Amino acid sequence: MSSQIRRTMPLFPMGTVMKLTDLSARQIRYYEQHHLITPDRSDGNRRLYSLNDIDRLLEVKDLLDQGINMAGIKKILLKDESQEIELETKDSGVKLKKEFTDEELRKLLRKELINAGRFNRSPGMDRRFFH
Amino acid sequence: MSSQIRRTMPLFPMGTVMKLTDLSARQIRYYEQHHLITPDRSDGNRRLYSLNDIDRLLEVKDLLDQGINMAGIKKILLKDESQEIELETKDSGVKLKKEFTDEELRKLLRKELINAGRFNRSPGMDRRFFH
DNA sequence: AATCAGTGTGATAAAACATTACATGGTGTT
DNA sequence: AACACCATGTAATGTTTTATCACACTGATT
Repeated sequence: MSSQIRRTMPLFPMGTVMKLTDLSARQIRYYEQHHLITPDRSDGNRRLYSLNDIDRLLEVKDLLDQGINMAGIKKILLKDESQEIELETKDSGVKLKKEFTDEELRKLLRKELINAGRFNRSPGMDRRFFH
Repeated sequence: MSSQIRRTMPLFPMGTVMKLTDLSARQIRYYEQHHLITPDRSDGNRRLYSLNDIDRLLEVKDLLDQGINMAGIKKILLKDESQEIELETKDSGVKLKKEFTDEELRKLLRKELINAGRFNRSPGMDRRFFH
């Protein structure tokens, strides 16, 4: 049985993952930057994705297609890993972590609600109901 | 379920297959030259192996470890695909196909028998029983 | 208008791979 | 013993793929 392939084994290169997920390299790296996936690396620093990574990317894609933004997706997919938000730091990269404040939470949820049905909706009834 | 990964999908690059099978690139390409596997190619001519390819390579490796040579392995693994042998052609490469002749078959089978138990055998009883 | 989020694109460097040719250690053959 | 062959190693060279970084763009938010 294929030498016991585990769902966490680093197996696939970028190109394969792009085709399997129909995402661009840019997108995939961007989602990694936001810790939605943490692919392994080869000795030569090339990303190697696991089956789990691919599943996760497909989840991300699905949520994006539903109009949910990064913040929401993170909230949904990283709900175990001690909820936190990232802040851009001057030394480049997304790193700082902090608990959600009440205001942030409210803001985020409002955004999610607004965006949730943003697609496939009739052009008449718009977001003027929210603000 | 990982976007319906089929056992025939071209997914893995050489490096991954090397690690999964513990074979060298040279070996893997050599077995391909002998039609034991026929990996797909990327747009840029890079080999892409499927789960089936990996299984096949592991079978090959197993048979080799048992002391069976290429000819025997081909006979075993390609038994459906209309048995044939290859002859080196001057224009390089293994290509010509031809039905086994009786002599060839006898010779091959003799070799297989001799080699089959070549390893893990007591150094006393040797191939002097065959010739 | 200015900002921000998500993604595209281009430049550059390095890693991984393909191909080819030659070398080598066993095994079998003459 | 000398030779031939099989399966594999290795080196040279060229191409493909990926990494990183920087900047641009579009649509939505403020």
